[in-house]
Order: sequence, then structure tokens, then C-alpha cells
Amino acid sequence: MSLHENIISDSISEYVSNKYQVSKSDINLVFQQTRKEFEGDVTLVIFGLTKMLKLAPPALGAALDALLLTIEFEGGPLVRSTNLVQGFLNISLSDAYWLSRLKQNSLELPKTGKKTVVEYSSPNTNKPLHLGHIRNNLLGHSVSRILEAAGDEVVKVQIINDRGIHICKSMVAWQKFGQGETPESSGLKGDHLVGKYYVAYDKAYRAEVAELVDKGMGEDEAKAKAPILQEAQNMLREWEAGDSAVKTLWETMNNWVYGGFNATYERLGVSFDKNYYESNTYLLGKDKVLEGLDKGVFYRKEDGSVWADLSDAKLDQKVVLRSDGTSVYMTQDIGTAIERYQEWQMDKTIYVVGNEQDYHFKVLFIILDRLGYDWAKQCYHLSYGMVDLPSGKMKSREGTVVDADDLITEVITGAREKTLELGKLDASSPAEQEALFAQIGLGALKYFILKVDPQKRMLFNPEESIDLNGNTGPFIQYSHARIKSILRKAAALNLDVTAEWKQPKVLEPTERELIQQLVSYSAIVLEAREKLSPAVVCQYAYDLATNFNRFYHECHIMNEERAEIKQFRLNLVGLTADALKRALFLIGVDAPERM
RNA sequence: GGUCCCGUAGCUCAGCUGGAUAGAGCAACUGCCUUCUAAGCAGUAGGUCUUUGGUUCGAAUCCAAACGGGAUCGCCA
Repeated sequence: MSLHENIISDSISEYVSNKYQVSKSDINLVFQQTRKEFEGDVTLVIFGLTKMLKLAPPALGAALDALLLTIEFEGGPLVRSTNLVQGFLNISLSDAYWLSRLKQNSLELPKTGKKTVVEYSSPNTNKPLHLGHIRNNLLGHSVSRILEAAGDEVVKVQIINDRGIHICKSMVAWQKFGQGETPESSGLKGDHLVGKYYVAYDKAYRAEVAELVDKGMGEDEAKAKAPILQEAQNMLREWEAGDSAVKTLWETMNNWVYGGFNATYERLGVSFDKNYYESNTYLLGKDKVLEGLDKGVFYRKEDGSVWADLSDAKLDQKVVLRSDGTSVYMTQDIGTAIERYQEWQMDKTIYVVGNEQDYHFKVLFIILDRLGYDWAKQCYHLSYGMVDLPSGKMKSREGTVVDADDLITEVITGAREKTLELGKLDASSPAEQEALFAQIGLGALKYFILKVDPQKRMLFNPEESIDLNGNTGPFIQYSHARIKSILRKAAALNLDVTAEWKQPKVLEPTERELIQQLVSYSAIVLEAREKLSPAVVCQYAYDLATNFNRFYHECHIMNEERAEIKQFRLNLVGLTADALKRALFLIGVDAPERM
């Protein structure tokens, strides 16, 4: 609730509770933003009150009107005027109030003293990153920045799934077909090189299965007995046994992949404070499962496999250790969670993982709870929807996956073409221009993805993702650059943008709207933290940019003749630029000084 | 089949702790660059908020069911 809502609310509660002998706690006032077609800044919905007090809206409205006009704020009236339409009391606040709010507005929020670990990305090391990872990365990174802006201490981590049969498949294929190829010799990015052999594996595997089926073997049997699969399985066993040749190859190929991932992360502008590797944590998970078995949290079947019985939580049985004693996905997530808590003692953990794993995390959190970890209740799965393409769902087997590196290159190319088309580039160096194209292209891509509510499945249309007009990242960047241009002009004339302004007699409507938007910044950050949704920030940034553009169109700034008003407007747009830049920062988008 | 998520304009999305005539952008059509960046501003047109029932003074919003789309229920990760 904002300041004026609190003041008005207190005042009305006091009045009503005294006059009508009702408890203050029963008085629930509903505020909403006044609709455009009515005059006012904020609207109090009084249906609830009229019902509780058994009064007609006009009678109550008149009483409240008189009351509101007496409220003082810093020596002047808080409320300029009100009007009642049915059960809606539209309230216009005084300009003095808004200007005071603007002067005291801060874009810094107090520290909460809470520590949050955000896990995101979590790639497998057998193939390059794709569009799905991009949504994941942008969400994780943006949520981290939002939490930080809201005052939390944030630790960004990724768990790298660096071990398992999928890696062995790439390794086997590289051994068979690779002829010693390396990123250097092939000129391929390391993750793409390893991905190439994962594809080669799959191709060989399917050929072998088809051949076995031709020879009369059943399909299921053929799938299990294809020689190349057996080679991969054998390699996994050798890996687990610590075979040095296998380990060396594994390390080599994984390092190629890490080099590739890091390059992609850097282009995307995301980062991590710490990496966890499944190869380091899966054994801890196994120990913890065995402890849990002793404590009766799990049970062992005759074949030796270990299970969690979650039927009392309306879930199924879930395997946590295979009959041969090796770990499954759940095992290592248990280990990682425990290790991480020991390391950070965090108040909250957020797992940014796609919604296809809703069930997995539900189970994981229950198991952690049953193992006796009270922090299990502070674990949260930030579940996001799949990314669809206009052609349908992404499927790696059908080659319809959008590669992350290709996509980044494409949006930058798109930004370059469209910017050159507009022909608005200042005389800047080629390097500076390229940097700008990257800022704009990625701004478009990030905004396009983050403006959608994380929980929803989204359609990714490559053409629309590089749009520069309308509700897009570049529109917001442009609004910021426009202000910067004005401020440069002011600086050239030795005008001090940060100097104190004198209060204009009357605010223009577009000025007032811009101020209202500016002072709601901190509330928006808190809402975004509450909802863990960068989309909230996107909407805010867009609204703020729209408000600025309307103001810009209605009011002169540098051409304003009245010096005091000019000074005020310079201040106002300066503050707007700051807020725009901060909001963009929260969604990982750069704010160019000119464009 | 069980569980979970989604269904709003031609398209992509807001709005969902119940409130006024359901909002943006794109696409279509009209205006506005001899004053601060037209990547902009103003406007026209476009909707039985999937359907049905319920709760309520009031439902896109809450509840139930149906229909449609998706995910998941592996000793894969």
C-alpha cells in the first residue's frame, strides 16, 4: 500500500470506527487506480463500507469527502478534490503531495538481511544450450537481480550435470568417429563439437537398432542390445570405477563444453557465483539416502533398490537408489541441496527449472523434509513453461531446436539491419556500433522472453523477438536514450540537472502521471520479488517509458521558457532515466546512452 | 487413467487478494517530423474473457463440472 493510501486508510478507519462503533480490524478499504475516463489519482471502492454501515453510497461519500479534505500533509492539504461515481470515490491528490513524494523517492531498498540461493541453467554437458536454456538463464539471472534490488543477499549457482550415460554417449562417438578432432582443429565451439558427437552417437545407435530389427530381433531387445549403447554403458561403469583413461577423456571433453558454455553465458550477460558438479555431489546424496534408510525414511526392496513411499502425500513410490547401488537424479539433488545448505546457510533456495519437473521437485522437497531438514520448507521451485516455436514444439531429435548461440547472433544481426535502416547512428566507431547492436538485439530478445509470466507456456516467434517498435525492449532503451540526449544538451549549456527545483504552481497531467509512476518503483520491485516475476518489471518499464513519451510530446523541456519549470522538468526526466535504467538492469538489459 | 498447469481481440500478451464501459503491442486503416531523437505521439476498427452451472449487491477474476491444449506419473537426467 502506498503512502497516501495508508494515510487515507488510517484516517477513514479512525473516523468510521469512532462514529459507528465498529472495530478497525473489520474495516477493509479497497483502493485501485482511477480509470482514465474519471478525474482522480486513486479510487476508493466504498461498496464494502456502505454495506457494513448500511448507508447509501452518496451519504457515505459526502461524509468521506469532507473528511478527506481535512487531511494534512506537510502543512498543506493531501487531497485536492474528490468526486463520487456510484460506489467509487475518486480522489485527486495535491500537487504538493506528489512533489514531496518525488523529492523523497529512492530507488534503493533497505537490506533485508536474508540470503537466497538461486539455482539456474543446470545444463547437461553433452550438447550446447538452446532456447529453453535461454528462458531459464534470463529468468534466473533477472530474479537474482530483483531479489538483490529488494535487499536480499543472493548467491547464483548452477549445478552442472557432468556425469552419466549421456556424456558417455558423446565420448564413445568421439572415440569411434572423431579422429582426434578438437575445438582448435575443427574451429567449432567446444559445446557444439561435443554436441556433434552426441548427434553422431544417436545416428549410429539408430542404425544399429534398425539393423538388429532387420535380422529378426524384437525392437525393445534391439534397443537394449545395440553395441554402441553397450559401449557407452560400459564406459559409464569404467568411469564409476575410476578408469584413468576414461576420466581423462571425460575431463577433456567436459572442459571443451565449459569453454563453450562460458562464451554463451558471457554473450547472454548471465553469470554464477558458484558452480556445483554432479560428479562431486552424487556420492554425498548416496550417503544421505543410506542414513535415511536407517532412520526409516526409505525402504529397501528385495532387489536391493531403495525407495521413498510418498503415498501418504498422495504421490507415488519413488526410487532413490538403483538396485546396483548407483545414484539416480533424485539422489544427487538430495546431496546437492544438503551440501549447499551447509555451505551457505541460506534463508531460501529458488530452483529455476522447467515445469516438466514439477513432480520431481515436489518429491525432492518432501524427502528433504522427512530427512529432518527444517530448511526444506524454504525451498521453492520456480517453474516456468516450455517455449514453443511457430512450427510447434522444439524437439532435439527432429532438429527443430533453436540453438542459443545462433539465436543470439540472429537478434544482433536483426538489430544491426534495422538500426542501419533507420540511419540514425551518430558518428561512432565500428566497435561502438557493434556494441550498440548487441545491446539492442539482446534487449529485444530478453524483454520479449521476460515480459511473459514465467508460469505460462510461451510462443517464440523469431521475427517478433527482434521487433523494435511497441511493447519491446528497444522502445524502452530508446526512451532512455532520448532523455540522455536532452541531458547532454542541458550539460552543454551548463545547466545542473541535479539542482534543487522550485515547485511549479500546477502540475501538467502528464507530469503528474510520470511522477506517480516514478514513486511506485520500490513497490514494483517488492511485487516482483513476491511473485518472482520479471514480467512485473517489464510491465513497469514499459508503462514508465510510455508515460515519459506522452509527457515528452505534451511538454517542452529545453525549449521551456520559464526557468523554474525547465529546471523541474530536467530533474523529472533525469529521475525517469535513472528509473528506466534500473528497471532495465533488473531484466538484464543494457541502457545505451544514445541510439 | 491419476495428478498438475494453461484457455482473454486475427496474432503475441497484460489484467486474476471479486468492483466502473475488459487493456497494451503487432498486423489493418487515419492524422502528426520548419522547436528537445517519428525506435515516438494521437486516433479508427477489432472481444458472447472456451462452455455450463454455482457463490455474490457485483465474476475475466472465486468454486464445480465439461470441452480443448500441454506436462508428468522410468532403476533417463
